[in-house]
Amino acid sequence: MERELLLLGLLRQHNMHGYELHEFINRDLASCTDLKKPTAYYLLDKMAAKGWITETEEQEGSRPPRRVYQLTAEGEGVFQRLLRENLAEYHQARFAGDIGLAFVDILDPEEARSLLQNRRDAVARELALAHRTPPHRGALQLVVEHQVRHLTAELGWLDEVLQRLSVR
Amino acid sequence: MERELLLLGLLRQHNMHGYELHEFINRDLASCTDLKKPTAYYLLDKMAAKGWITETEEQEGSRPPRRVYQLTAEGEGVFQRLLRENLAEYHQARFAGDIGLAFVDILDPEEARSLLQNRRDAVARELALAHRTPPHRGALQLVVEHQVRHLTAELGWLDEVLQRLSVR
DNA sequence: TACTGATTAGTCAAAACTGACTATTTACGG
DNA sequence: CCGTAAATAGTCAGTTTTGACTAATCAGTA
Repeated sequence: MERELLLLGLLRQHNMHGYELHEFINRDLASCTDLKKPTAYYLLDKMAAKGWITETEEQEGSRPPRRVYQLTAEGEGVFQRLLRENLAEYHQARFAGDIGLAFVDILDPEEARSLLQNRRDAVARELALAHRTPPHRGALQLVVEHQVRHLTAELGWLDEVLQRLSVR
Repeated sequence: MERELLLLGLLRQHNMHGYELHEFINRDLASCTDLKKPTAYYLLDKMAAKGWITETEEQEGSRPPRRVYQLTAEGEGVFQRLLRENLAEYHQARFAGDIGLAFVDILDPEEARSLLQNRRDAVARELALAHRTPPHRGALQLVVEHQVRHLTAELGWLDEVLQRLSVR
């Protein structure tokens, strides 16, 4: 339900159309979730069917009409509930990179070191990028800071693993 | 392709049937990935169709026959390639909990604190559990240690956020 | 003004994933 | 040795997600 929470939360700020929602999420919230365009429309349709939001065709200038979504009172209630649930729960993170790690011992340490060095550099680049992100308004800043925390931990972890691979 | 990598890596150690794979993954590797039973069979069938593994009906005692999967030479090649790709890349983690955080400022700080305290406690429990996990053989131990690192960072982060919510 | 490439807006068929179910076998107390 | 619960092994129908497409408009430029 995180994606629903996100869409409802954005529509709460002001009415938007599907493409706009998708753009915002992939520009400013790429670190929390990825939401492909067809998925966004799929979820919006489903939420409209449940009565959480309404769809309205809207014409603007000579542009082709587009569907603008608006939160209903019921949607607001659902948002409030989902927000509290999300904040109170711990959502276990899955690390796709761990699957490689689980088999790293079948490679010779030299090659493993070289491959993981590559991963380390990618993390460092990501961290530099996150540091350079201009401060966001309101609580979005928290999300950026969380990302920085996580990337820092990741970097420290990879450095330790690399250390161990060199020693042996 | 992480799930494929995982299944190939396990089949590399010894031939297994689908249920066995699923059991192992959900017992020992729940922190890396979750793989529902139907998904496991789906992926196994797909990999068999591609020639990465073979399926063999096998009878054991009076038990109903079951499909045992075995890595092919081609599958071994794919495994080697996927392993190197996985180790060299950084796989961005998505944190579902960040979506709640992004809207935390619409609640009053008192309630936000109380909800996040709940999340904090869940993380602490998870961390205690990870610490109590008996050491695994080989590189699986790395995965457990990574999990501990991540949970520790998460706990520190939540404590800081809680701190900030109390001060204001 | 005609052409090109980028941006906006959305669709569709196919792929991936899962909850809920079936069916057999084993373990075990009474 | 019977009944019941747990473990084993897998299937199926439905939901969710996505890559690849369409099609209109806009911005710049030659």
